[in-house]
Amino acid sequence: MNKSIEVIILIYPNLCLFEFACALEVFAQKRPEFEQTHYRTRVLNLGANFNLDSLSLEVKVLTNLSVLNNADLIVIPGWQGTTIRPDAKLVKQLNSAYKKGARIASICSGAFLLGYSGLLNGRKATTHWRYYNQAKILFPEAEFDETVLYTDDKRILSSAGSAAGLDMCLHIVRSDYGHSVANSYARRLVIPPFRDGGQAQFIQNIVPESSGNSFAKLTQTIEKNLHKPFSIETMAEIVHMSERHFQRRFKEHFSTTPNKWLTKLRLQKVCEFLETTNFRLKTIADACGFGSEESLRRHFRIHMKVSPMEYRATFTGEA
DNA sequence: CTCATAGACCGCCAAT
DNA sequence: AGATTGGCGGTCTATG
Repeated sequence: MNKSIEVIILIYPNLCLFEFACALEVFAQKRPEFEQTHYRTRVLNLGANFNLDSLSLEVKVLTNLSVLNNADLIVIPGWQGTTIRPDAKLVKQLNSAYKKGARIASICSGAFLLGYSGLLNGRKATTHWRYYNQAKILFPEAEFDETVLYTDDKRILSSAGSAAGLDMCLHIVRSDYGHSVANSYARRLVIPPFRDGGQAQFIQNIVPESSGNSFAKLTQTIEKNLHKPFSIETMAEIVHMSERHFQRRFKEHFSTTPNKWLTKLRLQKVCEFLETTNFRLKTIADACGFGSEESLRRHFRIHMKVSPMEYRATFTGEA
């Protein structure tokens, strides 16, 4: 692909600057390390009332809806409010841009603009977990999934809470220009090139483990001894339950199976080691309780979509 | 990549 | 009655 991709980022009153900035960062940042320009990005202002000139952006700001006609990609960084309906002209323009082959990608509450435009009907979508229930009621024909960071269904994309928008934008770069270009973008941002998994796991990790929880002892024991193997039998003994009962209770509390949870925990530790040390992989595998280097590699690739060494490279500062 | 094997997972059902 | 528990065993998954 040699021609650069035409991107339009929408802005409006009550814009969330962070999400707007995420979109700018990925699609409007100058990238002298590449000979080719990947994205030609412009901003379409639908009434945002702050002075964009003061931001000294290097992107062109337009106000005429007709620019959507030539867009390859339209980014919606949040929407004005979940109950605010877009006006008919905008809806019409978005739909006609979509019909012409444009992709439309929303961040966070931006999914509501997609929804009000009828573009989510019959498609997978997601939004910030705070808006999830409201979105499901307003747009019953969409398949909302609150367990993913972003969705991509027939050229309509949506992403969860603010930072997941970055993951989605990188996903777009990856599908346009491949892994290595996307990794380079990620390196510049100093974020992992690929985050998998869902909002659920973030929510879960934020909630502090109550000490009254009978699993508290288990998780503490495991975290302290991550280098050791933990079979179902061992774990069930720690919490004084039969194996069957343990599996049921565990799934109830963690909404995942013991082994999946364990692997995720081990992988988190692996990431920490990769980010902060230059230990050989075998050493890390031993320290994190993977029986072999090969086993670590297999899990790592499934969850992170890159190899351990590629992941490490994003943290060693080369740009 | 493939393979054999061990272990995890989970529906089912009887016991509590 | 209704919910909870734990064992059985078929199937799926991870490992080296």
